[in-house]
Amino acid sequence: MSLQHTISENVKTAIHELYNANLESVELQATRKEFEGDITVVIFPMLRVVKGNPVQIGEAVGKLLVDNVEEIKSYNVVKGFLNLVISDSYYLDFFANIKDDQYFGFGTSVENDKAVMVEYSSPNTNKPLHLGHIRNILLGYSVAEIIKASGKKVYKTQIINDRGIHICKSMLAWKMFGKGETPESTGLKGDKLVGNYYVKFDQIYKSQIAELETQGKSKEEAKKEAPILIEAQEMLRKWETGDPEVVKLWKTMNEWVYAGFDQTYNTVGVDFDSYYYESNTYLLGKDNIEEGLAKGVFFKKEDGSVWCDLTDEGLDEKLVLRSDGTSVYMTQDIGTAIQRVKDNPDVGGMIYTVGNEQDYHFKVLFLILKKLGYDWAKNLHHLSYGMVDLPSGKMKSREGTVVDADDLIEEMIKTASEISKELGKLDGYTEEERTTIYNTIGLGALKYFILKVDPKKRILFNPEESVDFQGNTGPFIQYTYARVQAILRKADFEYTKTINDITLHPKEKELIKQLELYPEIIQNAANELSPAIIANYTYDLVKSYNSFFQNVSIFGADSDQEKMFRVQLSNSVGNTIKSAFKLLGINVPDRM
RNA sequence: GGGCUCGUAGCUCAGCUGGAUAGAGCACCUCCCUUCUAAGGAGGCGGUCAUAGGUUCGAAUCCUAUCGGGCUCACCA
Repeated sequence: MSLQHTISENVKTAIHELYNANLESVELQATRKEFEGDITVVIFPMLRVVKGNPVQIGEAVGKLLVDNVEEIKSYNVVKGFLNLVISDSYYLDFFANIKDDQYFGFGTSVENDKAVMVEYSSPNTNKPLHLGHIRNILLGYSVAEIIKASGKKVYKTQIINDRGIHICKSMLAWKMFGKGETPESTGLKGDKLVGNYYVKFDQIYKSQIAELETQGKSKEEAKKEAPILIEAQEMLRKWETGDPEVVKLWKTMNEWVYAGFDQTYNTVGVDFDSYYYESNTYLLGKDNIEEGLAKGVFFKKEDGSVWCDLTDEGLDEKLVLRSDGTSVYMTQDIGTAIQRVKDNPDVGGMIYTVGNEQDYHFKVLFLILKKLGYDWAKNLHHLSYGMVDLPSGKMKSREGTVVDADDLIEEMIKTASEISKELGKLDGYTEEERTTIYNTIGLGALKYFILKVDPKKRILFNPEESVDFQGNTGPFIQYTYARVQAILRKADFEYTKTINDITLHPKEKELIKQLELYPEIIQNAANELSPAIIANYTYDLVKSYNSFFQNVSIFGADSDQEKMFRVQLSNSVGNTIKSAFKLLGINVPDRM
């Protein structure tokens, strides 16, 4: 039983004994630094059931708690706040029990808990990944790791948008101007090569529009009549009828793109358990619409189109099948969700990592799936995140203001190496070792920069500031970890002995309290689907650690006891940093 | 226009289901490298928590309205 729970129960009992009143719950909080104590019981809410002076109530309850709860050493009352002082031995016991990797096994680990499927990335196969995908990928991967740590089985998956007119555009441009170029022949990553032809298409398209306009067509007409667009549409038709030549080209070019994506995923350090291709899923869902019609969840209009009436839920009617019987986006998504649970019957919920421009879509999707009666439908979450803006404004692919994912990563790693060289660290390491460390630092900086922000907020991404390595940044935390490792390397004695009977310094108590809180932090982050919680917690922990180490000496600077104590503390903090960063998908270096 | 969402220090962000004097980093100013690695530490400056009401012992937090930014309301995906 946790200490908090023990205290709550004892407060309830005390109130019952003293005033013959029953409390529903007890409000506890960490005591503010400026007051004496560790845990604070807030008396004010009790005034609803107990009439009296809060200070007197606090005094009376405090007295009983000290008598009945072993861990509570003393108390004081300030206004309506009952501050409890927890005995040092409680913290020392906790501290002594921390073992290596203690937190990796953590989790509520409810045996019969169903698995969770996390979808992220969702790329298009006509252009390379960009900064927006980076946020998506980092969030999705991290949330998957956090949920895993909180005790559930997780499947990571992605849906790949590999069909449609935009894919045909790059295919057509390649066919017209590609002269048989391949990733091998050009040395380009496959996704880059294909992306270049997508840009090429747009250039030609624009020039054709301009030309048509000089011939007196309106802008609207020109956009529709441009020969290259008509040809792309024709190509899409051929693809849909399974024209062998088009399908072959489509397959070839998609393979190039996948190879390119894999390389990027690999660099970032994320992976997937399964892949869904829209070319396979776009026809899914029609059967489910039939079922829904039979159940009365959907209704048919005179023109034959099928709708779902959501007006009772405060939303509009939503089209789920066109009048010509073909699918819409919603149809596919309904079908794909159902298919996924068929493929993995142990899945009891899903998380979709998709930008907030689709908030409404997912609200509707989840509602429809619920109406269709699937029991897993109540565990669907849209991990919605805000856009990534640049100081110059929005990213627009057509205006060339997109930040390419690979370029960005390369830039971060380059900056990491420059700063490292400037600081003169890593002299005496091999080129290979250095490269690894620069990678770790550069990626750590990028990942932390993005993950520390609440997912639902927009991020202003300033490339210059993102490479800051001071303060609340990935490298700062990695640096602390590296220093911890240095301490452990130099520790020339066993530190298995536990230390008792000392008076803890407030800063150190603070540290142990933070360590104690860690499992709760993971649970919180899992509930909120927010890596930012983990990131900010880790930063706070590191700050406390640094402050303690540079300012506090408990036993006297040179004593063995002091050394032992510091080694022990460093080890715990180091392990916590490592496991927290694992949840963020960030590596930690042993030295940097 | 309807719906959703965000607005906290000059800048970038924390602030848990309402709680004590609103916190960090960057930037600017002062100090501290013989204890692990100064990518660090100690301190200073900096706020009408967008605005106005309301709920109550108590509001950055909850409710309402207003202002401002974003997204969304397709037989597109």
